[in-house]
Amino acid sequence: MPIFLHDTMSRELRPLLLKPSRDVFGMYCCGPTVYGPAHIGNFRTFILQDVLRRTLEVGGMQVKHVRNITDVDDKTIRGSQAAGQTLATFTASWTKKFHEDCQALGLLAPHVEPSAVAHIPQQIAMIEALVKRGHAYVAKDGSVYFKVCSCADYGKLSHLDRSKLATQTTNSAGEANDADEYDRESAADFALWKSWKPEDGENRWASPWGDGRPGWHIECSAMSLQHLGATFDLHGGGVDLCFPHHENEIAQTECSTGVKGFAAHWFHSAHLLVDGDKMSKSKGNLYTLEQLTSKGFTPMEVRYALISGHYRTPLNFTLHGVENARSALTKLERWTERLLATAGFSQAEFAAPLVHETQTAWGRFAPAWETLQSDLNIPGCLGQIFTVVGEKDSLTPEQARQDVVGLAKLLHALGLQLFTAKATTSIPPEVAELAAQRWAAKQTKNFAQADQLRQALTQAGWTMLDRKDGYDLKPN
RNA sequence: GGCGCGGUAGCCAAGUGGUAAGGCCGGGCUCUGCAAAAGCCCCAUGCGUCGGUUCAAUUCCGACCCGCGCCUCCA
Repeated sequence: MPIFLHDTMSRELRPLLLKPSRDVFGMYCCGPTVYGPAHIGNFRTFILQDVLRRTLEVGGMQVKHVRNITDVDDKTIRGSQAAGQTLATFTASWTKKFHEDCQALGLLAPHVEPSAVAHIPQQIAMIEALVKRGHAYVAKDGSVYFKVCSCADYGKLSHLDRSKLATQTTNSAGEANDADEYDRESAADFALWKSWKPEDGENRWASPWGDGRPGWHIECSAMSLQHLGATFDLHGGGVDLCFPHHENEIAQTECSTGVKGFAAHWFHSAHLLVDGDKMSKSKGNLYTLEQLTSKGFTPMEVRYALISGHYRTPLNFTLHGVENARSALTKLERWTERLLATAGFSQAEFAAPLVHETQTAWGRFAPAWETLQSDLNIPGCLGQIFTVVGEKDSLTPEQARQDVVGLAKLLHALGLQLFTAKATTSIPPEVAELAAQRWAAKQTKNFAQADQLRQALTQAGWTMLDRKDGYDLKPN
């Protein structure tokens, strides 16, 4: 059974299938602009794309996942200047940080991760083609604009009827939409090439229209064309990119290549709210992964929290939600430990790719897999998983093995790793000493002293968890 | 105004034309010197409001109310 996914352009649930002539599923996702740490809202989108890719792969499809790095635009240029670094140095450091966060969150690296700066010639070539075909014009200052009125079906993705649109006086960044100021023929036209300005500093590239830099939208068109071709299977991004970014990508690529059908499927993920509000710097509610891990949460717990809502529904992120995720993951881990024991699998075997890639069994997790394939219903899938967890069972080892394989594949699709080390907080020596003393007191059945020491530990902010053969310490 | 998403238990969140998955929290029990952990059990006559269709609607249709997003460079 193929995966069915809602498509933004047709607004229908459509199956994701390989085209008859192809053996690889090509997906392009708009990546981060590397001018600072990505926030968890960015990561919700990237994680959802990651789950989609993993689900396709678990379903037996070969995927080519391309996700770009935007390393030249107003924000990166300003950021590098403020940091006193070259653009390349500045963006390289934030790209590195992004990769570290991605790895911590269990995101598979895309097969290709092209950078905008590394594709300047391809962008220029595409702009030249657009000018040649009458879809773009050169302004007096050497900037090049896309002529929106030359593209008859412009707006087909976002279903915006341009003729009925009152032109906004400002854009969502609060900047004026003034056609004259930018030397555009129409306010709807957008920049393909931006001529050099003094504030751009050293950041200039030669072009047939003079020095300058590429516009934002053209990079994705050029890079998807380069790495996936004029048409490919799926294009993803946050809902906010639907218009104008993706609309412009379609126009640029289809008008420059003359081939319709840029992306066969559009996958847009809803935004993340924080405590019920839109995230924004001014509200101070922008979480980064680092801020959450410093609060003691593991990246896996954050990942779980971020996939706990359906991708087309805005998700309200709260600290309580991550705590919820932690409890749920712990429950799943404890249950899985028992399942593995029954099946005779080790935790290492459970995590090994062999278990999920080479076996076809789903055991009792078949319904969970069905649910995941139905419009990437992750919360429904998680519910199905826990339904199995809650079932009364007395399994034979063979039945348990089927369940292990099914669960391993599901968790691989979701990108959830169990049995990863918890965030460890170093134990102060004095706390360790108190704990050792209490354990000794308990062994000699000096319970009064043991209780006293427990109290002292509590005051020091630690809880002592007794086992049969020892103890653990956890911060309160 | 246009387009889109959503309103389901204290919180989060699926789903279906036949009378509500799951997680968290909470409560009870078991176990353990204590405490925790863990396990077991319980927890919506109800799915924004009002109509309509139907033997039957939370699920379909209509209207309305409320929240949110986008409408030119924000994932």
